Amino acid sequence: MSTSPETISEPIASSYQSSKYNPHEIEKKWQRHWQETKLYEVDFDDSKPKFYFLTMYPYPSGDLHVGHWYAEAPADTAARYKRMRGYNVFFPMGFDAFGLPAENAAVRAAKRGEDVHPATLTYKQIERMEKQFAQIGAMFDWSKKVVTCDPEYYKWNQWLFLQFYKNGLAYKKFSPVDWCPNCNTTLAREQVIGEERLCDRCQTPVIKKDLDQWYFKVTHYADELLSFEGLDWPEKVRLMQTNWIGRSEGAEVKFQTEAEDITVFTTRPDTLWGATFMVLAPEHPLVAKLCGAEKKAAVEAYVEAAKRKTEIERQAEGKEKTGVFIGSYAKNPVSGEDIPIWIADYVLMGYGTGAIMAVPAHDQRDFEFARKFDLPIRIVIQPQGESALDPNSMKQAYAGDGVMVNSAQFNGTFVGKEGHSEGITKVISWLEAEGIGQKQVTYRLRDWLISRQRYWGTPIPIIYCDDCGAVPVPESDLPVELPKDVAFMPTGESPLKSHEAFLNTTCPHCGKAAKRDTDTMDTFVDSSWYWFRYLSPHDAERPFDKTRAEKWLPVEQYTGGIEHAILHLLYSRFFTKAMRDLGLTSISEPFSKLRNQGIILGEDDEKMSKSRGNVVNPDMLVSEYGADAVRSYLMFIGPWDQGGPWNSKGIEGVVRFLNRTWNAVLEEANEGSSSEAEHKELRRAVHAAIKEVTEDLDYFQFNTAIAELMTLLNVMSKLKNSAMVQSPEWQEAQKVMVTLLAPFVPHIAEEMWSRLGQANSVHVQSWPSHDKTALVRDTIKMAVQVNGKVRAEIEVSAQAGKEEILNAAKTEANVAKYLIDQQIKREIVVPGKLVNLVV
RNA sequence: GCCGAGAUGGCGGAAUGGUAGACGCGGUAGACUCAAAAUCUACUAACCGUAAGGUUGUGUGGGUUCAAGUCCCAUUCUCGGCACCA
Repeated sequence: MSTSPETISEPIASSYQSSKYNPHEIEKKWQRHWQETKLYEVDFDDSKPKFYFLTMYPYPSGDLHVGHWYAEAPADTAARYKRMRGYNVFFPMGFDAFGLPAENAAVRAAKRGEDVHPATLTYKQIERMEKQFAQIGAMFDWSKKVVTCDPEYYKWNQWLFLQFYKNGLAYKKFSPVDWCPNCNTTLAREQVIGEERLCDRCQTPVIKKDLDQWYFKVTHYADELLSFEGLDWPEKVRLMQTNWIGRSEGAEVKFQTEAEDITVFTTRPDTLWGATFMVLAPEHPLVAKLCGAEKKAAVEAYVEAAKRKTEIERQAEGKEKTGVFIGSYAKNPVSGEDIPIWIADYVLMGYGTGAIMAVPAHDQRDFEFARKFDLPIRIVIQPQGESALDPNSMKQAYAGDGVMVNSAQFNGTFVGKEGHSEGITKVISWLEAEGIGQKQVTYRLRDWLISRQRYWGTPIPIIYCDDCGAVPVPESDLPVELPKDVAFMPTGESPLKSHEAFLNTTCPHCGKAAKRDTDTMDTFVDSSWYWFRYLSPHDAERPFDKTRAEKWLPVEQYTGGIEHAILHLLYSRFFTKAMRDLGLTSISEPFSKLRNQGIILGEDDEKMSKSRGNVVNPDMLVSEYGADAVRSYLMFIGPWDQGGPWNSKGIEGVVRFLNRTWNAVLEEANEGSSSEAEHKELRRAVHAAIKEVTEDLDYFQFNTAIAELMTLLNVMSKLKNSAMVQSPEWQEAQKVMVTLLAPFVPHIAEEMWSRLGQANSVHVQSWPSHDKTALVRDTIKMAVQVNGKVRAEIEVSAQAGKEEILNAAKTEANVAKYLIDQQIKREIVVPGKLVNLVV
């Protein structure tokens, strides 16, 4: 459901009958005031310590949902807190504006016979979303806004592409790639999700196609990307990236054939003597060369079938091994034996060398294949202290520890897990000495396929000339602009392919007629360096201001959804390292500290999405309760990094809290008197709140911070009366309460600050620090346990010694009755906490 | 299968090895009101008890400790990531 921006903030009067204030008036008033006073515009040359606080920019979908608020409101709170702590905080926002949804909307319009350009739609949505963002009350510095579909931005995507190309970090390759038939484009490996291999955007199973595509050489940094040294990132993200990169140590070994040698990668070179056949991936280049004449038909049929099969179809076969003998043999380099060469689709061209030595006795997949096609199984590792393995009766491969057998001079060598065992190291050294093989490290990570066969993205700045080949567009000709006058095909095919004026150009080398690349870049390219551009978003000469970048980068604090753990965050790290190697920056890592918010689910426990119809629209909530209430409720709902289901019930509690706070801080008090002890109690509560809220904000624990503020309010409400409000303790409590609230509920806090007669904005006040002496109590309540069970609570003086405490504990009536006729064996006194008497 | 996180009242969730359930939602009773809403006050883990108090309780089974939601061992389930990766 959508609401027009004009009606967004209209109050619903009935909800505020009991309130002394109208949140909508307050929000409008202060938002206007902050804008006029340019409260959020950063001065990059300010002498205060700088703090770059980045939050993931969104795709302009037109409407914000509570997921956006869940991401931005706590980030804003943390940014405001940093500013009150004395930092010069830069908190920018922009839009990740290229991408399929806008283009698909244009295609759908074309099907209806209408003409809607993605740019028109995108800028309209940006405008609408900016208005909605304003409601949050976030301190975004909109003067540094970046919109990636703007030629002033994507020009620098193209420029960076050219620098990568010149330095061998971008290259073109013809190979089998993942293709989404619904999105009509290729995808990066990272964008193919799960066992079913679905497109991460539309959940359609991908298919394989052989295409000539552009890649960024992420694998060049595989090792460096494994190091997170000096980074304060969630363990979860580091593990996900580490697993994704997938480093394996082993050896490459050469097997001779009648034609060329076949190189295999193995993590178990110690099992080389047990290799009884070889398997190549169906796409392996040597398949055609080694194929025996009489096997040709069968092999070609298998290769064709493998190419056509989707992952779903493979699944349907139940992972049953399939394969074909290609009619030739290779020589096992250690046993000298001739072993048959097969092809099978369980060997993947994209990993290792696309060829394996099969050791059926010690690898489950090879075992299944050998059993199915009746190939020999030879034991070369015998487990210690168990009955010996028998190739004829074994039901599965043995991959455990053991002693090498049937392995010539290595017989008797121990082989254990982890690849650090004696056997593996010895075998590798020997292979190297004999020239048969060598130590090798392989990664699961693959280069980033960035070509997309779509219109709404950055054009790849390459021209194809019949004589000169692929020629980069000269930097002076950038940007290669997307033509506006395009006709969208109902098929979804990129209109660039048929746009003659765009397509036809001349070769920058020889001047002959030539064609442009019609592919555009993956939109993840846009987001891989945008935080550089925020520093000088309109610079026409350079991608970013280098001097400023040296001062302001890396980003101190980045926040974003956990769903970016591999895609965006890995690409961004790669870009930073590549840019460093090109001399563009001196940093190696983009984000020093990372915090991820969890995913907010709909009330039905499902991920919020338009198609499920469980999207919660914050406009409605803001109309009813005000932005401050919505912000703080989202922070109070639970631990931020955990996410969880949305429940609209609980917001009432936060609304009540804000109303009660208003009354406690600003309204007149009832008649009453106050004691010295009560003044002390109030001061203690105030300083305890400062301490707890500060610690919680340092750790991004917004829910407990708000709980702490509620506790302070409860104490204030309880103690408030006409006598109390005259005291300096009360006045301190008022000021501290409003100051601590400011990052969470910026509008209400500002209004209360002003009504308290305080000068300036509450948002430029410095954060209070707590007085330790205020936390000390005169008397302490201590639990008394007998044999670990709590029997009573005693109140003793804070100065009481051990003897005094024990005495008080033992004479307490309910404790004494458990001590009758008992011998006390042990007395434990934990100062300030409890006493445990063991009888 | 591999890697990781988690399991606490009716619900969301708190708890540096030291009184489990902070804070909030919901619920019950009362005050105010002609009445309702809002607000305020009290109670609210379960079971027994008029009460004082007692027993049991942090997925399950063991262990360490004066003391365990927290530490150790085993186990079940849930969620997230990866997956025919050689």
